[in-house]
Amino acid sequence: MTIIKLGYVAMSTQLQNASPSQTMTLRQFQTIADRDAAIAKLERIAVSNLENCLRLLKHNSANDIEFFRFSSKLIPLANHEELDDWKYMRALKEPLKKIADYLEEHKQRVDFHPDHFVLLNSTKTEILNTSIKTLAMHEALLKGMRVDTEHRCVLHVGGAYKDKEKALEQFISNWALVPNKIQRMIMLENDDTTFSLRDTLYLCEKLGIPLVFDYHHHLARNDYKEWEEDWERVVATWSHSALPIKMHISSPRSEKEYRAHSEFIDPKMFQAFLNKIKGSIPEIHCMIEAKKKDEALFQLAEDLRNMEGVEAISGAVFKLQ
DNA sequence: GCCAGTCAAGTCCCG
DNA sequence: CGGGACTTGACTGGC
Repeated sequence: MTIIKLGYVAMSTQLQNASPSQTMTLRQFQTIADRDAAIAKLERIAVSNLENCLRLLKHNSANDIEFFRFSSKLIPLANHEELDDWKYMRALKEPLKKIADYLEEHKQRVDFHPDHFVLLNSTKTEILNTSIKTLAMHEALLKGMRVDTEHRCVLHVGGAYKDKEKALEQFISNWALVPNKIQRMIMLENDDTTFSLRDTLYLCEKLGIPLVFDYHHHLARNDYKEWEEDWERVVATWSHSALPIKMHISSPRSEKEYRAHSEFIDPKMFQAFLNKIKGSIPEIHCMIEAKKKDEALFQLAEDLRNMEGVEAISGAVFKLQ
């Protein structure tokens, strides 16, 4: 028996005016003559984003959703060098505390997927440092929410830099430069072009990092299709984590645009995956990466209710026989 | 009100 | 070596 929990990403198609990613560009910031006023505006946006996160968490609880990825665009310009002196966390204490209080009463697994320019395998010190700085911002947010920071940020391995093997080794040597408290937040995900499931496993096993399996990314690759023989290795990377194994699910937009994400999840594709992993683990959390966000989750939940061998425990939690 | 273009960040590909 | 694509949601400016 395997418990399946469904989650979705960042925003809701159902909740109106609840964007957690409102923003301000550098140009906008610079056109405001009074710098303090401009910073105050940035803070208002960030506070509003966090308030919308709380609304989203309440929406989740109301719909039995216990798994959610926060937007990584909560604080506009947070790590821009132009705003180096901005102590953005000060203005966010209260809204973060409200999230913390809510999460204490309404358990949800929450995490982040920092944007693709967070690169831990870069050979450029500056890029590595910016990446660590961005991760430190994620850490501060998690702490403000009183969430245990372990295994809360999923990243890709990074760039190939014309030599994939070398780029993998670069990740390992850079890892030693990453502060311990940042290291413990990280999970790694296989990608669809450069680092395959096996490449990512190599790093995860070597460095003790949990691997988030992206089924769609794996299927989008041309080098090899088998993943079943590596599944036990994936599971093993989670053996030291307090959290159940997590994966990403999405479906191709079309045969032609195979790598692009479609609006909804193809239930047949998901069922094929479930059939393979059946009984191998007690629990799995599936992050739905679909254009239609929570609407796609509700649709998949409906499909699961009609699926043979699957039993609904609640609106977004299921039991696989 | 709608549509096109722009926006912090990096990498990769093409000419 | 330089420029555009990639990908994403939010937002602005032009109509």
